[in-house]
Amino acid sequence: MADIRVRIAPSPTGPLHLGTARTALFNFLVARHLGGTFVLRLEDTDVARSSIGYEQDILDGLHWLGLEWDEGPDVAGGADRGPFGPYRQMQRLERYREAADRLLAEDAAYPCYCSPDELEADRRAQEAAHEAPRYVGRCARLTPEERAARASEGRRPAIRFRVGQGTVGFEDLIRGEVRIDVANLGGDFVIVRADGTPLYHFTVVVDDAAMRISDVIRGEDHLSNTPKHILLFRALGEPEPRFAHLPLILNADGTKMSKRKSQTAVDDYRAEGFVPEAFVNYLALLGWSTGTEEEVLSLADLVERFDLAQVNRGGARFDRERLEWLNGQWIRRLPDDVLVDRLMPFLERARDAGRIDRLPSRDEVEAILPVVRERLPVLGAIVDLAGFLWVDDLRPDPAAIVPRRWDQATTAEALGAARAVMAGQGPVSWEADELEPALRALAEARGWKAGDLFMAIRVAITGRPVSPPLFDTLVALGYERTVARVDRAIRLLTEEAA
RNA sequence: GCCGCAUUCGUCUAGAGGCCCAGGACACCGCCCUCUCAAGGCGGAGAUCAUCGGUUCGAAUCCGAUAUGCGGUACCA
Repeated sequence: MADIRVRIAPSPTGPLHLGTARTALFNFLVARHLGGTFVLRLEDTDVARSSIGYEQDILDGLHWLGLEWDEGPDVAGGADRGPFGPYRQMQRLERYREAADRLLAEDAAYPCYCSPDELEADRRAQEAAHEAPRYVGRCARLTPEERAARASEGRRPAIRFRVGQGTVGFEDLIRGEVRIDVANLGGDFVIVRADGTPLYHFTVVVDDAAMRISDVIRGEDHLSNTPKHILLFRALGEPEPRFAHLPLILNADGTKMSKRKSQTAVDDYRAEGFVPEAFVNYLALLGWSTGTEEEVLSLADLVERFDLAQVNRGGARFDRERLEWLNGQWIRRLPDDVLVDRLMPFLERARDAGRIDRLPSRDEVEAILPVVRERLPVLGAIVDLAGFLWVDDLRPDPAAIVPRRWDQATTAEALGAARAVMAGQGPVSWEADELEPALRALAEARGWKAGDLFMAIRVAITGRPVSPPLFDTLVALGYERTVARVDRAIRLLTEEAA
């Protein structure tokens, strides 16, 4: 099994899709686990739908996930790397042409002059007769004269591959033995359009052969087409690779994952603040498991344990809750400086959007990590959780400041008393373990429930009923700003009353 | 329609003939901790292993049929 070569071959016809990312991941894991080579090839022959923007999104996303490849283009529009290039199919057109000519010369393929209308009519007739749709072979046995006659009518031929008869079998690495009768392939299929551009089933085979791919690892949606590929490998005189068909990722309702029912773009998850460690971890566990009870695994851990033989065969539904849980696990595990790196872009965006007035320094962010990190299901949650620290003009809703069991007057009075205690502490003793006993003592002395007092202060200084632990919050805000906010809250409450 | 693939708690899964009247995780419910929210700890509920039939002393595990789901069936990828 030496010289393992695997590949991911996305089409730049949309943003990086979850399913593509998962297929890329499994290929990557196989390559790294076995010491093989991971190739990236862009299948951009659908010119109308392909774009450089999508190419960029796909390459960026794969880099973000850490799935580095050994051959292929590194950046959108950039040069590619590796001995089997080019790695964009539109730059390989001559090779397909050449391969098609060879098949034509050997009569393994033939020109087909059928018009779309004729094909459509055939299909209708078959449907009416309850037969399986298939190419009827009208052009399969044309004499050179007949071909010339059609060509002179101005008809431009597509090229069809002769599927012949018999049965094609292969040993799928995940599913085991699969056999399909060639009769069920739908007849001779088109490999080159009338306009000369090659079709997917043809280009994959030509390229997988040219790039010496040893193991084709892809989604189950390609399983039924694999016999076509095998026939093509044989006709081209190329060795057949091994095949492995991964179970599909499904929508929550069990149907094939779609943009309509699920969030499928990898970049959307990134924008919410999912970390790549968690994303990769989650994707790896969708359809595969180590066989142990380990769940939180790094890319390196995954590489070490991965084995295609343990991949499941049934499709797996995408479960966002579980992804979020893993994301929390990973956020809790990231080193401080790394977490700060990950958080800063979210804070910059919040500042640009006017949700906070000032961008905190890295040190400021690092300082609050101990109290915020286990409260972040996604990185983006930092703004709701701690944004009050970087807002200049906080205006809490007076009604929200009043605890459930209190009225406005009590709240204003309590805040005034708390303010006095805070002033008593002063900026020099502004420590959590000094503030807490002092404020608890106040509550007890006045017969207030500490929780009520704390909640009033919390909303007064953060504007929200949910925050990191109160005394850490006071310290993070600082003496001056805390007191100013408490004063303002008291003012808001008394004005309201007036 | 035809062909193919699949089927274990709501979800992701463990399980490769006796260790399983089925284990873990997420979600859910309780309790503990607690200034809110989390996190964490402890406990609970939750699967007649799709159904039926067979093989076997013994089946979630092997075989067959059925059902259901999904995929393929393009001059899309």
